[in-house]
Amino acid sequence: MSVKVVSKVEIPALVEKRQKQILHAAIELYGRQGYHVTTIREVAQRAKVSVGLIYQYVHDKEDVLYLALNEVLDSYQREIPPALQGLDDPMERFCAAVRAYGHVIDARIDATVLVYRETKWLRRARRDVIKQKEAMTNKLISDCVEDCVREGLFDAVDVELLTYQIVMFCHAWALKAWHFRGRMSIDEYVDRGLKLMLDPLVTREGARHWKRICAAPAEPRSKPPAGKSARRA
Amino acid sequence: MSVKVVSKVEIPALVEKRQKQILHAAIELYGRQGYHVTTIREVAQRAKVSVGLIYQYVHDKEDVLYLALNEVLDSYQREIPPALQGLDDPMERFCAAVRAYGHVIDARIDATVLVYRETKWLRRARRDVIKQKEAMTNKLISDCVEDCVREGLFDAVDVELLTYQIVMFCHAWALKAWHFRGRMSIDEYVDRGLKLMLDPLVTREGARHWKRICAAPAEPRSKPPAGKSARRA
Amino acid sequence: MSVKVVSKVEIPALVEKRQKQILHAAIELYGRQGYHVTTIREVAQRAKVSVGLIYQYVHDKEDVLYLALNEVLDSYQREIPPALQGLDDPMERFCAAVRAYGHVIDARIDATVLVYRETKWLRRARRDVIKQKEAMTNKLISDCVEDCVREGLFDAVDVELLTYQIVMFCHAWALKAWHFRGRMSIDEYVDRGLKLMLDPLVTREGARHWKRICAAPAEPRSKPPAGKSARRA
Amino acid sequence: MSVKVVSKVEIPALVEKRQKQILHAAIELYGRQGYHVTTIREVAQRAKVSVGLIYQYVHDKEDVLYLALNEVLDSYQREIPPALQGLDDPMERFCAAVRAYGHVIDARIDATVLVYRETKWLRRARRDVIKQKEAMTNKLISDCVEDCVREGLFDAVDVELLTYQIVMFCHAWALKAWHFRGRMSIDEYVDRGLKLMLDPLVTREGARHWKRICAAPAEPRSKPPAGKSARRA
DNA sequence: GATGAATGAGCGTTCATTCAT
DNA sequence: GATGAATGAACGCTCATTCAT
Repeated sequence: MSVKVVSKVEIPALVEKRQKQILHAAIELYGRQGYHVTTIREVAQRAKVSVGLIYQYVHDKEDVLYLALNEVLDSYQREIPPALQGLDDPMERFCAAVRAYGHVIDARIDATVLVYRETKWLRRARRDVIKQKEAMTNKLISDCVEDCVREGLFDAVDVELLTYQIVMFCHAWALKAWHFRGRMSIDEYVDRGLKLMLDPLVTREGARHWKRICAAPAEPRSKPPAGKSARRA
Repeated sequence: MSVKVVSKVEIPALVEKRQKQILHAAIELYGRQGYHVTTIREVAQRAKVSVGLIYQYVHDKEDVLYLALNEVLDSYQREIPPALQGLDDPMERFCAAVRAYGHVIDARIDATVLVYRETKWLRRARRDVIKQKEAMTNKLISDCVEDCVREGLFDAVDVELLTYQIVMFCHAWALKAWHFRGRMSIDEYVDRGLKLMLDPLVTREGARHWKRICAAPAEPRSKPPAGKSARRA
Repeated sequence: MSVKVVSKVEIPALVEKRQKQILHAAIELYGRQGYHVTTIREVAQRAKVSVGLIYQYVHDKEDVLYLALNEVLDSYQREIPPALQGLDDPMERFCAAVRAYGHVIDARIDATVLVYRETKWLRRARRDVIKQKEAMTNKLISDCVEDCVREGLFDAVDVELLTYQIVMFCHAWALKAWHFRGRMSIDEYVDRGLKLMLDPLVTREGARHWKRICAAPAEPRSKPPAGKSARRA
Repeated sequence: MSVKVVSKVEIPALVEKRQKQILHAAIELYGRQGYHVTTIREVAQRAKVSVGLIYQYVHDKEDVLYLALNEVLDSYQREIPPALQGLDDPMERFCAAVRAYGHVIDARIDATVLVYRETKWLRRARRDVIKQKEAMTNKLISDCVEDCVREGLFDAVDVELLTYQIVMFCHAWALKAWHFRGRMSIDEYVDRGLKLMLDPLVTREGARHWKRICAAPAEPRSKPPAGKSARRA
């Protein structure tokens, strides 16, 4: 596949080791200064290898970016599931997943922003791989949501959108770090976020307004709000 | 201030006209291909001026980026308020603001992503200006939220976080366009999002689990954050 | 056509001037050190321009080679015909052509070898242009040969091969310069060559012309062409 | 001497074997793609050895070129003399020599051009060796010419120049292959060339020999002699 | 004020050569 | 003796910026 990074070296263990060396240097540098601004020479220096060596494990600079972004996405996949181990209660699993996601991101804020900022420079097929990996991470969350719905802990909400809400909430910790950092800890952030999303925030009076606004239009293309309003009332 | 873009030309009207010409070309190009990849020559070509001319209205390439990002942020500020005009009901205003924000973003998806992607390359002081303008847009939303709270339509929620939640929701339409585009219209997106955020999604049973996990947290929607330390401990 | 060298500059006079500047430096350098060994920086230096300038008049290094080789071939085409002006006698024209060719080559030995050595690096279509230009130069010779045949000065020889024989004879002055240089002058070389090639194949009528042109040289050891032409006829 | 290629390996038989392996790969590759364009890695690959191994039998890349060019020149020396064995008539020997030369060149067109193209990159002393080897090949021809003159078969022609004429004639088969290839066979080329060059300068006595040889020409090793005698007749 | 030709620092990449295994 | 991973100097080329016109 044109998606794969091809190395001129044939010893797999060495390839893995070297690519890791390179990609960690790259994540650090790309995260801090940006992909385009960072030269291959800098990556080599930070990885403590020669320029030439990099080109034995990578075909071009885009390969390095691809390796770096992949690693970031993989790290999510690697670190979230363990946080759910041993937990049975769907709600508990859900909260743990969100918290774990938040923590992974908090541990690698620059890397998370990096994915947002630089994925664009990958060629189509690789961008798709990255997106698919992101989708896999999202799945970790949406599975939890679905479990909660199945067990009757959540209403039959808009799972798709809720998942994206939660994902964006986690990403926001990185994307808006300049705002949140210093204002609170990642744990407080997650707590407040979960509360906000899970606790109903509209008052009885508010619900009335809301209904009026959405009154008839409710239907356009939207869901069957039928049962819900009943429960709410 | 070092924040301002200084032009060598002294006729203000001309400066404004030329800078607009330049920045529109830049937004288009930077949005589509990225800032670093786009050359000044390309910007000049698209703006139908000479390279030299650009440097009479701008000191360097970063200036062009600054001009471009500024314009994007300004456009939010310009286009959202009119959508609220004539509306009195706080809830209605809130919904209208969110919808307007969604529409502005939908109309300039690339430009919105551009801000996320390229703000980093501005020097500190200018990055701060951009962030402040973003804060001003956020204020448009948070004001509505606060009005709702004040009028008792919303619980005394976590305004700060709710605002960010809503802002991220709108931005997600651009940031995750590859996912949402084609799946629904911006209007449906806003409708579903508002419903998700304003409608309580947790069932009674769910609330019990939630309470157990969060320890004391008490009632359905109120928030005495007291319990937090307990939970963490 | 993909054969043409495209310049970013649009003033034709300037393009011509600059390309000339570049190509003369290139001919000199490529001729002396070879195409692959010569860097663009060296060409720039010798042409007394900056590296960047070269790339405004040329798309890549191959363009420079193409320009250089073209110029060499063109110079043949430019300098041989004038040597024939005013001459009517076919034999005289023939000799003048060979001599002129020899002189052009003598004046640009390195350049001539350059064509042999480096044409290969041009892409197909351009190599064909070069070959066609060489064919045009050959035509200058073969036309003379044909005139001589038509006027009965030469036997009805193998024109194609004779032309190539003569062309190679001229080229050999450059290709084997290390042998001939110092051993004789280009004029002596041409004289001896013409004698070697013509003396015999010339008809009785041709011999008379030949004698007139070469003054005395006459019959040293030469030819009992008597029987031959008979034989050939 | 700095002319010799020094190997780090001390077993002469091995050195010879390996160098042969290397130089054959090199001739093929250099002939097809050129010396500067071909990497040592490519040579190693084609010779089915490692890069490192090459550097145990060769000091640097120029050594490889030297080895390659030497082999080409040596092959002439190796293959022409046998073609003269058993032939006594000077004219016959002469023709056989030319034909043999033509055939060697035809068998290795690329290699012949290679010598012209790449000899220049050798350092002085080695270039001289190559030239000397070329002179030895020329001697094979000039000896034949001189024999013909001595025996009164040729006029007392310009031996030096005639030799070069003949050599260039043979080389032209390779240098102008793009012209001749497809137009005729090497045998026809040689026949026509000999006719062009000898026919005239041959003495009456020589003509008799010449006729005898080309008569039924059955001999050498040559191609469809059928049409030839016809043409010649 | 407007133009675009000219500059040259700096980048991605290659490849001859070395040397530990 | 044989291997091929590692090195880093050096090249082709780009592009932000300047400045004479």
